[in-house]
Amino acid sequence: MRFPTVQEQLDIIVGNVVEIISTEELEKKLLHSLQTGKPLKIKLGADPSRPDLHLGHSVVLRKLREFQDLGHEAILIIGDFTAMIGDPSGKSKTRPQLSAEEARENGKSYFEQASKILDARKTTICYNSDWLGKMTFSDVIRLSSHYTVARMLERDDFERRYRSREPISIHEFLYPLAQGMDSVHLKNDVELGGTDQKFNLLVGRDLQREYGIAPQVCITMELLVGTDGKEKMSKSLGNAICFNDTPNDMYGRALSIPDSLIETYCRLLVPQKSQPLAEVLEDLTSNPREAKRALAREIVAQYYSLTAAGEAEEHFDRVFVQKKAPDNIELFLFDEPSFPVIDLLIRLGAAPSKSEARRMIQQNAVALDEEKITDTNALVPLDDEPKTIRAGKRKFYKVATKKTF
RNA sequence: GGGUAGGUAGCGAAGUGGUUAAACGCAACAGACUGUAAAUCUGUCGACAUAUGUCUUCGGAGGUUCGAAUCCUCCCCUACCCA
Repeated sequence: MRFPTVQEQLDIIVGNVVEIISTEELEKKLLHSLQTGKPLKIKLGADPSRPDLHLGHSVVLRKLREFQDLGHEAILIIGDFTAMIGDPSGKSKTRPQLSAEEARENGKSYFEQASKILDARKTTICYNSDWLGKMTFSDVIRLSSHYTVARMLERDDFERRYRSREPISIHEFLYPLAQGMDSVHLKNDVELGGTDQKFNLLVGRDLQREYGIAPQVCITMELLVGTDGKEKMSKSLGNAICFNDTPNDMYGRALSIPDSLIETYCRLLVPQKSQPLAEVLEDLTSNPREAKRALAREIVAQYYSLTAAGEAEEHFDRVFVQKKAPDNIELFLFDEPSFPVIDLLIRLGAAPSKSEARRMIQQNAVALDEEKITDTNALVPLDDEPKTIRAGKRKFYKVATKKTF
């Protein structure tokens, strides 16, 4: 296998990278692999307790893909062991305790989603329970003796929580160590992560050194800001665009980002810009609308297809710009010949309680075939011909009776 | 083991015997506006009935009282300080 030259590789690797610790070591490693023909091992950790990948993950996954394309070995580590331990303090609901089966299942799903970006055939997958699960208590004590509490408290979220008197349980200190042990076990050359992972990556580097292994190069990638334009993208904050979102959702969410984020998104998410997108970006300031629409199409096209992107745009224009009903609405069939609106809304799942349903009606959010329902006691007659129920601006249902023969 | 401060609606946080279903902020939902599912503005936001109605909530279990999130007892949980 012929590698590109060290410089050629570096030029690609530095894209969207925030920090490389250290560049000199990376150069040496690249040179060595070039001379020996041995690819570098590139590690990326995956948290199976959050199996819904979003565009934030794509930034670092894409970097891993670049390494693959340069001929290096991509290793995806599923952190099933740590996910199984969970977080007994109950403070972090984002890290629920998983059973072994769930962890495996999520790991599989993670890999499937990641394959939208990675070259799946060339990706090695490992489950860290394979080695962490075999460690004895004395192994763990030996491991923890390599690190001090003061060093742990250097991590800013630990420090913040300690200062604001939030609980930190001991096992949380073990997480970075466990992650570091992955690096010791794999003897990887490089580990990738977001800037928020810097501390953990460095622990891996330290531990490798402690255990007499060549320390890994740590590469941190820019974090993607979520659609709210404020916090980092995260499923739990509701500002994420997920790999598994429908094309319609993906398109709509992409359009909802603030205009100031358009350039960043293009840079981090669309490395190979299509001709139309590049052109529109030229006059971004004069026409942010077109730029954002092009960006949204491009994103949908990456995870689905150009056709799907076009359809998503049509759907969006129809429903949100022209405020018409979409053309493919789910049809619900009932035995009953009529329903009080309130009950119907609940049956359809449009409202969680009767009070909520009543409120929606009072707020003019409910319409039957484009005609607003204002009476909370109204009866909706059903027949064979489907009628369209709209609840709010986003929820549409078609209702009809089951045909009896 | 000793001490201090706490546990209130999805989250954060007021409220210390009686118009308190419980201020306020965030989230959520709806409406208006917009190129947008953004931003902004307005409204709603325990449940069930709707005309001024009823029921269930303030860590848990008991108790005092005409009446308790608010007082008492016991228990559970959390943070911090001292050992």
